[in-house]
Amino acid sequence: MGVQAEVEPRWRRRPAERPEEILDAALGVFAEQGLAGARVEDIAARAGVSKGTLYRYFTGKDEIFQEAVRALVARNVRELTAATAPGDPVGRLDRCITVWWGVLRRPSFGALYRLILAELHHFPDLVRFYAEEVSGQVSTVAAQIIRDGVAGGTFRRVEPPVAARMLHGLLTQHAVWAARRDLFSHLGARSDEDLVREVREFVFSALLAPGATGGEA
Amino acid sequence: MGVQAEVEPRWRRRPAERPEEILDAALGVFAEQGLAGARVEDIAARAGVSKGTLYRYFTGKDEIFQEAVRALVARNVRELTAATAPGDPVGRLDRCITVWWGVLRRPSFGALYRLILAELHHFPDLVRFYAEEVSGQVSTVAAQIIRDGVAGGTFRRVEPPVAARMLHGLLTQHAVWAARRDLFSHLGARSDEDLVREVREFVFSALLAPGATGGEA
Amino acid sequence: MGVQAEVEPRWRRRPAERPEEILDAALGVFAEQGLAGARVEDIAARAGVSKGTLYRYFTGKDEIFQEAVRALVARNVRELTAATAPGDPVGRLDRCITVWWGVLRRPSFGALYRLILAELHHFPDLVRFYAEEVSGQVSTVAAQIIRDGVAGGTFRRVEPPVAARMLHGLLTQHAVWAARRDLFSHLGARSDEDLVREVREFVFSALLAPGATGGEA
Amino acid sequence: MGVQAEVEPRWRRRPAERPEEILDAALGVFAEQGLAGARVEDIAARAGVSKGTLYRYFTGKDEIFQEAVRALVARNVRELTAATAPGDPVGRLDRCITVWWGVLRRPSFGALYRLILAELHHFPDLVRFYAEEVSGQVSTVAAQIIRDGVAGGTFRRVEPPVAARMLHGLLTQHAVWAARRDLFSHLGARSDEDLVREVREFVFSALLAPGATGGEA
DNA sequence: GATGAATGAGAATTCATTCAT
DNA sequence: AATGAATGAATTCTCATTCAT
Repeated sequence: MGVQAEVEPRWRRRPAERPEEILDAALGVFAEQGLAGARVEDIAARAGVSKGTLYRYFTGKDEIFQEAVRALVARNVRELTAATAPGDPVGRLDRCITVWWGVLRRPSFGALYRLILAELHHFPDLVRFYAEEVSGQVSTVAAQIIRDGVAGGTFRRVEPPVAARMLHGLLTQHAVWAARRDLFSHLGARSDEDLVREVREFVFSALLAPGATGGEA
Repeated sequence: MGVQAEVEPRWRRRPAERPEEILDAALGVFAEQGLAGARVEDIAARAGVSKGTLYRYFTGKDEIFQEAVRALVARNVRELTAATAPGDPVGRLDRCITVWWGVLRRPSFGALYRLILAELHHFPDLVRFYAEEVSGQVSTVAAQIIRDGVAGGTFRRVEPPVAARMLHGLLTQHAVWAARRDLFSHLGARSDEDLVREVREFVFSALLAPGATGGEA
Repeated sequence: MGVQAEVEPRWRRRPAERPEEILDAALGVFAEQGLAGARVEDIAARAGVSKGTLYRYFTGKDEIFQEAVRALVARNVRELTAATAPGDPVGRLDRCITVWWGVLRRPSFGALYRLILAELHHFPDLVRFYAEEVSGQVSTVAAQIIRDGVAGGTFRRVEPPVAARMLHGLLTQHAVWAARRDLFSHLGARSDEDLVREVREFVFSALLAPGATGGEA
Repeated sequence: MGVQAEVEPRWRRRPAERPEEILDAALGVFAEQGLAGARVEDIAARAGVSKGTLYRYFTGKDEIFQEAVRALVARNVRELTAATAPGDPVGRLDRCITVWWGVLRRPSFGALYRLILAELHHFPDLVRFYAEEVSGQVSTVAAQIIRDGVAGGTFRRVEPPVAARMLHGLLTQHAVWAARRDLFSHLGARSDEDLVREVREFVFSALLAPGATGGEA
């Protein structure tokens, strides 16, 4: 009796997928606008849901922020520790540098770093989480490699945690700069590869025992 | 070397009689609350004036923010370049490290750095200003010293701007960490002096030509 | 005495299978939170059903409210009129007082009274219903007893509806006070029994013809 | 140079008058809509100010509610106690009844009573305040008059606080009914004067010692 | 010029109701 | 029929900015 149009439902129930979608959307908005500048409505729109739906899954904007940051940290950290391949210290450290640089240079990680820094005061738990998961992991892994290198005579008699921290700091800061190459002119026209190589050479200059080689000649 | 163009000043000081107290107060509030979190009323209160007065001197909150950041940059940058005392490269670089660390570790500078990073998207002019005035200056000064050291045979044949950037990055990142020592446990219990010394030794390890000494025996 | 018109029932019971549990649950929530403060979700939860189910049986929150109130009125009113046992006027009035007090002091009735009063403006039909079913019934029954007492010479020549209204008012107001004994300190430490006795004595003081006895002497 | 129109300012500064005006407006809206139903925007509109202004003087809707109720209680209570003129007990009690009835029958008082009752759970302090200021005062004043009457032999040997409570309850409940005469048909077509007289006669019937007169011969 | 009262646009959050499952 | 995920209108509260005094 009359045309039976096949109507597309206005929305679907997808309780399992929603939270992750919301956090993804939130991350994008937070990255662009910061915590305060991000409007709940924008997050909802980007996630393709209504404002109300956000509040079904999270207690509010702050919680969305924290969860988004945690999720992102978790996602990135996994690879940070996965890079501990076997081999000689130089090769292992090389691998670390490459992998970490790849992580640090993701747009999402740049955003994460800025968000964490900006909200340092307001979410101490979150910052602590970041500090332990990211900085802690990186430093620990690198320190172990350097320790092996020192023991094997490849590296000079440096303090492994200290040297690891230097590497960590150099990579992090270079990633920050590289993310806004247009602004930080002291990077010149260097490509990412150039930057990584420069960091690598500098670190090995400081680390390598006289007579040992940095791997490339 | 080349024509020295008469450059348009990159920023212009606003009326001299504009109360500097407002900018000081603003900086304090911005540092604690971020741009969005800072209430104009709080800035006024801390400056000891009324809200209305702020609008006599500035067009609005954003301008206050920009001016406050500019003023702070200017204030800090002055010393950055003042540190170019004469002497041997090692001594001059030592002096740079000490002076810069002192600047970077000021609470106001830590705040500045965070604010700049957090508002990266919204005030490109401001960030450019910061990048050139701060990062640019530091790198230029250090590069010159290193250039002299390389020429004199004290340092290895590194590229001066690159080595300068490494030093710059190490100091900056360590200052960020040191500002929240409680969170970044990979600093251990080190004092500021310890941290500076570690950075210094690492840098000189990478820079010093074989046979040259780092100054401390 | 006069034609007994076949009256249209003032309210109609809705489908019998409509879960009475919903109305019970609703009443509890309304009593605690008021109409506006009661969340449909809470009513559903207390009734042990889902929100959606509520809308199968009722058109919305307002209807639930009205039906819940009506159900409660009906439940309480039944006993109000049942108290018309035979006997002398004093005994019958005594019985009325006892029964009514029992009803008025039920937590559910206290809640009902407050809800009705609070929503006076928004549900005139409901208030009218209450007024006729409760106030009307009480007054009618008491007036008849008093009329008999006056006719028999037990009571002074008062106007029965007026005296009935006085009794009604005294009981109602005392029940309101008694429900929040902690707040209304002019009740002192009196028990419910004390209060009823005081009301009873006061009423009989006003009603009893000189020479008649109040029953307890 | 050109017509100088005398422009009426869009708003005026009246910090001294605002709070009271806001509370007055609030009372009206609360009376009509209840606490939950009253929109802050409506209160502002009725007070002739913007929403924001409300928040300059009060912390929020709840505070406005409490202050409005307190102000109203205070305003009404003043007259309650003022009625203690000298004279014989009958005359003094008469005066009490007249004055109180006048207060109770003000639209504002009816609203107050309903609001207090409706919010019994949510603002215990407020209810306590009302209970002490209103119920307490009324009972105390009346009890004193009755005590004098008992001592002088005009009244029977009743307990003054108890009798005072009866009078209080009768007046209060009649005022509630009278406020919605259309709903409570057991009031019949009686005027306010009729109702007061009926209460008065009932009370004096219960109070007057045999042989004493109720004042009206 | 300074003040701070007043404004009003804007944002977070709630929750009655709808509707896909 | 029952469920509860999803909606979105409604509401409170905030605060940058304006402007009467």
